[in-house]
Amino acid sequence: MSQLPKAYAPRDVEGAIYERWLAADVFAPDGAGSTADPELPTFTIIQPPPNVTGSLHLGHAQRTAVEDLMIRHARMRGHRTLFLPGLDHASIAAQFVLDGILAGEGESRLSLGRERYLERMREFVATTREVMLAQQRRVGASADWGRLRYTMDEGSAKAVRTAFKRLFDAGLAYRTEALVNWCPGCRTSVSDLEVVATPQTGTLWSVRYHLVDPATARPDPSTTITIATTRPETILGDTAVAVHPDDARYAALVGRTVRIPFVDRDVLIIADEMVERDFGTGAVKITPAHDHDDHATGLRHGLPAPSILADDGSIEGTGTRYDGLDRSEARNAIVADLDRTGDLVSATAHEMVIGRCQRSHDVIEPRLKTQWFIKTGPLADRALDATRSGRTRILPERFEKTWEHWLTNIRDWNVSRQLWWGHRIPAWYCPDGHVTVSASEIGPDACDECGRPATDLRQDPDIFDTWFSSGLWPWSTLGWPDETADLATYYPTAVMETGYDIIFFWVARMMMLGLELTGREPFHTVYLSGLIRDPEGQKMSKTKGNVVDPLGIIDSAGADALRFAVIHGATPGNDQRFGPARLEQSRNFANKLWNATRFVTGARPATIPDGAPRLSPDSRHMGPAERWLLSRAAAATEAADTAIAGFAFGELTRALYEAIWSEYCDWGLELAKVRLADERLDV
RNA sequence: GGGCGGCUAGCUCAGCUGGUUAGAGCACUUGCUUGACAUGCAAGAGGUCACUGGUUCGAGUCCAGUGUCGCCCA
Repeated sequence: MSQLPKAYAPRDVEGAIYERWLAADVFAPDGAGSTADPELPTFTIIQPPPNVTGSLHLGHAQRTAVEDLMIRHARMRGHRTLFLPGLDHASIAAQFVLDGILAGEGESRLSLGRERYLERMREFVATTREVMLAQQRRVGASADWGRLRYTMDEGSAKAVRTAFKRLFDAGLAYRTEALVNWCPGCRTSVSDLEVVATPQTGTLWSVRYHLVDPATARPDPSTTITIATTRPETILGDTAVAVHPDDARYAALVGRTVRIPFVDRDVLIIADEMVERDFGTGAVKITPAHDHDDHATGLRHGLPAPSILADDGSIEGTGTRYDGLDRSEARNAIVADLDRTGDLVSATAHEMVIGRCQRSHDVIEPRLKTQWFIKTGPLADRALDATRSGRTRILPERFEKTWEHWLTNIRDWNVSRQLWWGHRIPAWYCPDGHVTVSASEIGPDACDECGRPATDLRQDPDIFDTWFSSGLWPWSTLGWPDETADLATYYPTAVMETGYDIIFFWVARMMMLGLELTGREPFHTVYLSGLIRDPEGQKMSKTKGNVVDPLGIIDSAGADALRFAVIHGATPGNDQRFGPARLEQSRNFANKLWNATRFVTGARPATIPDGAPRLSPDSRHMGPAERWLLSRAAAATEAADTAIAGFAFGELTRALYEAIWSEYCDWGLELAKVRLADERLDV
């Protein structure tokens, strides 16, 4: 009988097979072992770079499996096939992780300072990087490791500087003071996408403001207006009280002056249609520096916008005793003080939605900051045209609706981050306020406007949103802005496979920036995978402790079982639950293949040496059973090709499972046993 | 408030452009220590395809609405 072990032990064979592939140099499209036909179109997938913040999870393994499936299929069909792997420096996410580690050591980002912090970060990602690359190889990714890229390597840095410079020159990158989303925990602004609207029960307070007597210019406690607010601490930044112009209750008060408590600022009662008459008392306080609606109102009425919050979320610059208190402490103190003076009218429970930081879950504070923005309108129009024209298609198709909706309602993209780990914004400011943007590695020689020497210029201390560098990924990885052979050969790419949860963060940005910077759609097809959930349907997360390590599965069941399991039963764009039952089926299938091989090698006549090339079956020796088997094999091959062409990978695995198990093994091999027993002819 | 998705066998899910007795894995029942595999083999039971109405010769599949769970956007 065969010398093969009775049960498939993937651990005994997988490593050696992968090493053999590497030695044969068959992954790179131009590798020594490549058998690609240069006449056929190239097939490129740039891997979505996982964050170098720890280790790969099951979702990564699933993505890699799907990408590698497409890659291997194209490669087998003779296409020059590039699977370019990479890693993402993950700016804010990496800082969040490192800050946690530092906190455990009694250190912090601030205690280390910028240089030592960055040094520490480089050490951290140097270790996680190796772990993650080793994981990818264990999963069996047939990636071109010689072309490995990183969003913080010099090539990416050059691409970032060049992209920003071109956007600036085209008027698509601009610097302005605007209300940004400030996270006091992360001490940076974040984009609109990183603010998570969170419903919660808050409090609606009604507060009496005293009108100022025109005769005496003093507040008159007998004439008041009661405003409603969910944020009493921002009273310190009020510069108006607003009512609806058609609200008869307050018509007589419009134009009068009220005194803001604590700061003793006299402000006008204004009429503005933004006020909802049904909300609270129908009168609201206006804090232009810390609320989006109020900011717009302030602009309409020419109101000042004093800031009252520091970077850490404490009260600052109000000249009151609240300065230095955290925003929540200040709120409590102010409510207590209003209660004491008798100006707190009521406090009622109130269902509201507040914005929280996607990363730290801190309550986001709108603050006025001068920062860099990308003008998205013109870019979004081109991105929409790409999908509407069909030059790029999104699968599953239903996501084109969310794509349309987001891009047609897009707001400008705040790309400034007050973080340290990332690409520094290549903008320099001269003492006269001129702005110079340079794509040069060493910065500008002089101010673009007044010619002051570089020594007089100060570089912007901020870095880019991490999605700015990853937004250049499909072409920066191929050498852009240089006109490299790789860029000419492999761009635009064939498929962008990623999770539907980052369609806006990433896919839309790549599309917008790609069209602007390269003039072409960066990919022909966007394939959106679903998320992997635990057996109860819960999202996997470290805090829940339900994260599955792909390496554990590979150790026990093998990479093939893992890959089959995450592809089998999955539908594009739909989440899937992953549990032991699904894995067991796949492990058994791998074992089935192993044993079918065992049977065939054991039953094969000794006259055929191991490793001899397979010969085409001789039709003279074929009976109806063999002919049937061959016809089924042909049908299965066709079904597999059709499924892959249609991105129906779940259908693919079903077809293979059925063909191999139910037809080849259950019928084909059983019939062969009968014939072998008859000893009438060889297999 | 707007949009999207799920609701199909006890459980987890497939069912593409509507077409013969609705499928798989797990679980279950019955029988198998058959020399590839008990990570197995054979046989079997199990579904008014959420609900209501409509289009059609024909609907799990299309249309309208309802319920319910979930996600996204505001």
